[in-house]
Amino acid sequence: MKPVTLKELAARLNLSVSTVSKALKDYPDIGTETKKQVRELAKSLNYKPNTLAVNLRTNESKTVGLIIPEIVHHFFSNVIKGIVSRAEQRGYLVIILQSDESHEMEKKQIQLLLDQRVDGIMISLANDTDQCNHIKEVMDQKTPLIMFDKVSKRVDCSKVIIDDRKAAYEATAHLIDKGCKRIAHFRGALTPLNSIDRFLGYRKALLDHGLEFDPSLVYLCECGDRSFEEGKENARKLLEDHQDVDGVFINTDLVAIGALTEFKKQGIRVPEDMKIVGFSNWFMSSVISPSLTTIDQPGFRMGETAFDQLFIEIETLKKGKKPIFKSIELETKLIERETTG
Amino acid sequence: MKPVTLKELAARLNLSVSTVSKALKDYPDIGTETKKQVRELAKSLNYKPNTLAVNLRTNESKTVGLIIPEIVHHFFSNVIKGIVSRAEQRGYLVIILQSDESHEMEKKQIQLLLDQRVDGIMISLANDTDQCNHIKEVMDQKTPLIMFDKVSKRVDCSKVIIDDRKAAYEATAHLIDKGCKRIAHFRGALTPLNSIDRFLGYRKALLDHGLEFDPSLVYLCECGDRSFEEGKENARKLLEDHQDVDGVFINTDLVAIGALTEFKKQGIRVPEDMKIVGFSNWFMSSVISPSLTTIDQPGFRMGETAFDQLFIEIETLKKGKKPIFKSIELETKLIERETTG
DNA sequence: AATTCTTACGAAAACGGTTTAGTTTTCATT
DNA sequence: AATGAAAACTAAACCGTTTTCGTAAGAATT
Repeated sequence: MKPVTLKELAARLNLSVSTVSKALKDYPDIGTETKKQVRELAKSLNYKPNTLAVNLRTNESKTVGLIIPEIVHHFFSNVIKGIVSRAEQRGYLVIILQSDESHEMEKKQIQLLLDQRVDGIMISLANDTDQCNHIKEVMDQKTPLIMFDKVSKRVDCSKVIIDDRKAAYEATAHLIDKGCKRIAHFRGALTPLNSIDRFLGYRKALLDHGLEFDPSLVYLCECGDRSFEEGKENARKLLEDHQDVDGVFINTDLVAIGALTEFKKQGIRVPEDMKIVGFSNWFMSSVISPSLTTIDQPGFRMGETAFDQLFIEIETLKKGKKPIFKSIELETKLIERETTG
Repeated sequence: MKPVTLKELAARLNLSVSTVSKALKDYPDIGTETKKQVRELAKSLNYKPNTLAVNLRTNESKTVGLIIPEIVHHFFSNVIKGIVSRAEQRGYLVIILQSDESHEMEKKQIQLLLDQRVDGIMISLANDTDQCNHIKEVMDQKTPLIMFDKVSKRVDCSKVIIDDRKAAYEATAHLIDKGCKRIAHFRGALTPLNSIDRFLGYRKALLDHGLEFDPSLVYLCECGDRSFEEGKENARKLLEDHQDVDGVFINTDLVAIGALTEFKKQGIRVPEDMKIVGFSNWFMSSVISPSLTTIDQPGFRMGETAFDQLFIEIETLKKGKKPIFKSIELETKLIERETTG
């Protein structure tokens, strides 16, 4: 019941292993008749080359690694889907790991993937990652690496991102457009580039439109497991601290939905008394009531793009050339819904 | 810049490759002093065994495959998370593929995984899979395989499931408890075992409680991408066809949320005029208003359990024994919320 | 007839480990 | 001094391919 090997095919046909191998790979120096025989026997015995052996010989695994902070997340699962679909088209398989937003895990997982000799790695950084030595090690090993969504300026590699600052600017400007005079911001954690950029976009929009920037209107949230709760808490605090706020731009949809829930509970009318814009366009945001205005973050396309770029770099490297690192910026889109209606 | 090999270590220490290999694996027939030297050099040169070579020699890849119908799905992403976390603990990596609910894709992907020589496979079947020859091929190759959630009776292998019938019974009984006299059901597609079982549970609950089973109260939905729309459409039809319905048990939360949206739009008060129970406990269901009563389907634990069982079977097979197939049933739980409040 | 060219195939090294079956050395035992 | 056993190490097969470098036989060229 052992799987069929080249050796076995060779024995049956009274040929050498090398001839059989070449016949199957259509080398020009094998006779037409021989090729035919080999191929027929291979098919009839259901011969499949042993990938493990091929991998060793060719020194590639046709496998890429993917590290994300959290699998159960609408945005990231879209990214996964994009990556997996593109990879499959190109004959690559995807190994998934979850860093759980922990820098330590991330380090270990990078090692796991390198040990596994993956042909490339795609990563979205954990919130608490700011040192990137573990990433540099990957680059040293000449394993192509792409960062997406949560990236680091400290590493010189290809990146697939959105323009968080611009998107946040647009979101805030939209609130201003809709007549908001005093706009709060629930920002994300302090270290990730994304939340910093979103904050900066928010501030710039205020200033550009002649509104005062008031730091006390900026509330912090971790945007982790407790996002929904954080939204409610921040909304509660906001209502206590400031009675004059009429709009809020929120770092993440889920927090926004928490806030929305709290506003409704306290009898604040949305959008009449309070307008809300979220970020990410979770599926859910279109379904709740009132539906949430938000920034569409193209997860699926980001996954596709990340893999495409990785593939290019893998191929370039195989040819012995040096890949050119690109920063690819994907378009976001403001989705107008009822919370700013 | 080549990675360090055993050969290189051996050369530097004037030892043979085999000695170095054994020293690193702590064989008893290597001297203590030698071991020490080898280990020190290995560490200082940052030696890492070439997994590709190890895989070939040991004929295992320390990799398992996972095929699911749809990655972007709260339940399945929880399953993924459970599997990935357990696998990582055991030193296994997980390759993910998405069948897109297509039987053809599923077949191809099984082949991909077998070609890759994964040590085991976990699969949740596509809706349109009823023939399972492709699965039997896996079993023939002695590759352990676990089915979860969407399984087939036709295949003799370990399965991790919930008791859909019982859960549906409980959901329906809950509606009856809350005073519903005429209960509709939005069922899932016709072929999958799950939706059949849920339908049967629904019907049995009616009959056991002395209510009439009326086939015209059963509406079909595919529960695919259009789930939310389907929920709205079915709700609309239901309201046209039957004015006396006061409760509905719905195959999936997302459809339920669609229905809920439509009911609200048409001025039907939930739960006063219409009570709803969903299925799966999507995160979202706790967050909408009114929040959705539903059946909690333990995705994360299902993932963990599936991997644990797979691991057992891999180990058993390695020892040359025949694994014992188990059907593991996980507990579901009725989550009472406002739609039946 | 001697030389070169094709054509069709095979031997063997290589990939980087693991493991079996020795071999040598040392040293205690009879 | 011969024997045996333990300790420490090595040679070599092996996993299943891929690929380089030959080589033999026949055809074509000079």
